[in-house]
Amino acid sequence: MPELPEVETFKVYFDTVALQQSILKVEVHDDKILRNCSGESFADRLKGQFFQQSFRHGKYLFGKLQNGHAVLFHFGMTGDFVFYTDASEKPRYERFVFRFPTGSLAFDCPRKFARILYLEDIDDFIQKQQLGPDALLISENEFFEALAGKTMSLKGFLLNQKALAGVGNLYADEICYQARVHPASPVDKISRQKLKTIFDKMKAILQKAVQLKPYYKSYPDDWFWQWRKEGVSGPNGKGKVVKTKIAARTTYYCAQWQKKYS
DNA sequence: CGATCTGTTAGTAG
DNA sequence: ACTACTAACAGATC
Repeated sequence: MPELPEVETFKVYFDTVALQQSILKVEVHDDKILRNCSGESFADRLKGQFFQQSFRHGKYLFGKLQNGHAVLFHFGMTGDFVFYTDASEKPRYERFVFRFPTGSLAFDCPRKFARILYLEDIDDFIQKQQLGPDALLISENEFFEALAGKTMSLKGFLLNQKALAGVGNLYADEICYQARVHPASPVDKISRQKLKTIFDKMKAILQKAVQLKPYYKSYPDDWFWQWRKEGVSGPNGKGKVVKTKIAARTTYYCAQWQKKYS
């Protein structure tokens, strides 16, 4: 699930249930997703602290602690927050849980692709990671700067977190569809005007998704989302939906509708 | 049983 | 340096 809009939704959830709350205890059931410390030291360092603020950058969420350090949450493919007050509500794949006076915030993650890091400095991490500008905040100028000199496919570009942080596989397909560009088009072959359309669509899609809270059923009917199935007849007779692999990811598009630049 | 999956990274090759 | 491709990570689901 977690692309930028989903992570933004997690942030709102996290802020509601976790900020300014004393961390009474952290219980770690599986420390595989803790990438730079053991479960024991993670629990030790957090005990007695509280989260003061949170920040999102792309698909990363940072919980800033009162001591200036931070916990980084990256949700991988299946990470999720679940807050509960009754033990019976404990999620099935709770990898660790924060105990607060008001209840428990679990990190639920069936596949363990999520990564949780204890950071002493958030900016250091972003720099080391070479994360590009957040896709929701990036300006048009920065967008064109990120494109400069690149020859990769449009899809590869949108997914490249070092160029642009936050867009994942589903939203990348949605952007290509709405901008009417074939996802395999090399970015240097796409007209400047079309790139501007791509930028505008990206913004509109992400903003709308954040506003709706990612909950698939509530997305607009004219979005591509529901047609990500091979061979079906695309929206409003836009031709068959093609499934292929671009930038190493499963990609769906409407060949008739989306122009291939080359 | 085999294929697939909303993410990232390391390695390899051109 | 840039780009493209692969495998690996882990487990549920179809």
